[in-house]
Amino acid sequence: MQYGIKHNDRESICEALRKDLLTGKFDFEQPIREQKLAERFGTSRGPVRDALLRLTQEGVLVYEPNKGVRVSSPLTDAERDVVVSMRLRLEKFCLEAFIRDAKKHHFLQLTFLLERLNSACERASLPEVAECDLALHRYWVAQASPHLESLWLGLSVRMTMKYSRLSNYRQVIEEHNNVIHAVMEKDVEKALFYLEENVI
Amino acid sequence: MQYGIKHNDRESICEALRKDLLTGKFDFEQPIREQKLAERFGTSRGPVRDALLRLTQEGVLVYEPNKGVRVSSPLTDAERDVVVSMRLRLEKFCLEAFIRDAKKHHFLQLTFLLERLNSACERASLPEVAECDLALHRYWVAQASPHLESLWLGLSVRMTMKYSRLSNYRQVIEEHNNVIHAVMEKDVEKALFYLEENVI
DNA sequence: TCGGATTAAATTGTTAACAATCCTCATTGA
DNA sequence: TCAATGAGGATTGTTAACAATTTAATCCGA
Repeated sequence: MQYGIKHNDRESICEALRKDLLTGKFDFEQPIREQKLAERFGTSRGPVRDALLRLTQEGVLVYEPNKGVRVSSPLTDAERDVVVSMRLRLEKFCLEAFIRDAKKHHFLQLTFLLERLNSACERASLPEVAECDLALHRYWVAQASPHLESLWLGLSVRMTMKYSRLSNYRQVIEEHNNVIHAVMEKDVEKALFYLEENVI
Repeated sequence: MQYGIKHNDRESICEALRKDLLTGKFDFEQPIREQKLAERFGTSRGPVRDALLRLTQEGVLVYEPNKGVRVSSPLTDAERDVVVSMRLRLEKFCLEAFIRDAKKHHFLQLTFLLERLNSACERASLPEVAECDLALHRYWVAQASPHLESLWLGLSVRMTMKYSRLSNYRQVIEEHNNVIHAVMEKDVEKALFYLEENVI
């Protein structure tokens, strides 16, 4: 099951917008207009509305009845701390389960995703790095607990949004290498340790 | 700002469906048909689709492209533990902030919501008890951190869905009374203690 | 000049029709 | 008998037009 497949319009619009929001292409509080996006994506307003509604539920956008959506203001430091610790709680649970149950092809997919992250870092493309980073984490979450995937996504997007350390590419690669090598060795203890270092 | 106001169709449909799902009016895995709901609520499929999309993002429903949504299967015990601890982390943060900043009219609203929960328990109406219970918790979350409200909602709905201890009405009242009295006395320590007892 | 009412434009909310996809089930042919 | 096929119905996906609401601009009178 390949990653990044776009099932339909609302899915692809949602992912494109999320990437834009994650990499700061919109200002905080900036209102989002449906018609404009519809033209940009070459669809009608319907799928755009779907995507906006979903991003609203993820907390990236804020909705006001009859006024549409705007980019939500950044989290306070205290709020961010809470979100980070929640994400860690969730992702540790998933990574542990992933290590326990993973088969060979799962590890293969992991190395593929790591390689993709690597090359994104080399190209120094911030949007791609952000996307590959999330895709990597998302993989073990989705494998371990599809139930909780959308919950994880909301947490991750919100905490990534504020300030992304992602600009330090060398460190990004280093941290993920550590985690994944530990995973390969099925060393739960070490994997969780490096994950914590990476996520905070 | 009164609670329970319905801004528009998709809002009210969403809340009505959430209540149904919370109180087990649909079976797990049961597919949900848009047309049927549209007729039930007297609207077209558009607002229904919006509501379903939102409940999907909350994790209550599962979406498959071109196949619509179905009721998601229940969480495993391990998953539920994770969700519970995440909700506790979030809600403790909010309750602490609420106690710190609350003004007189906030306390007033709190007693009102508690009274509503009380009378719902006396009437022994499970759907209403569930709703009032969530509304109460939701109030301090929304006051303390509007940012994290939708996140909290997703957690709470998912964990309430599996098995609701709500049928023990006497205990429900007792627990909430404890929490709210502690809040009134601005006793953070005690409030968090009773909250933990209540949420688990 | 200022504040308030009025109108016009922009934007969101809803609807019904149409297109695309999936599912069921009868038919066919070996 | 059984699997492959295909027609038809059911369901979701998309679109464009229309309704309702908000926002902006204009006008008017004091």
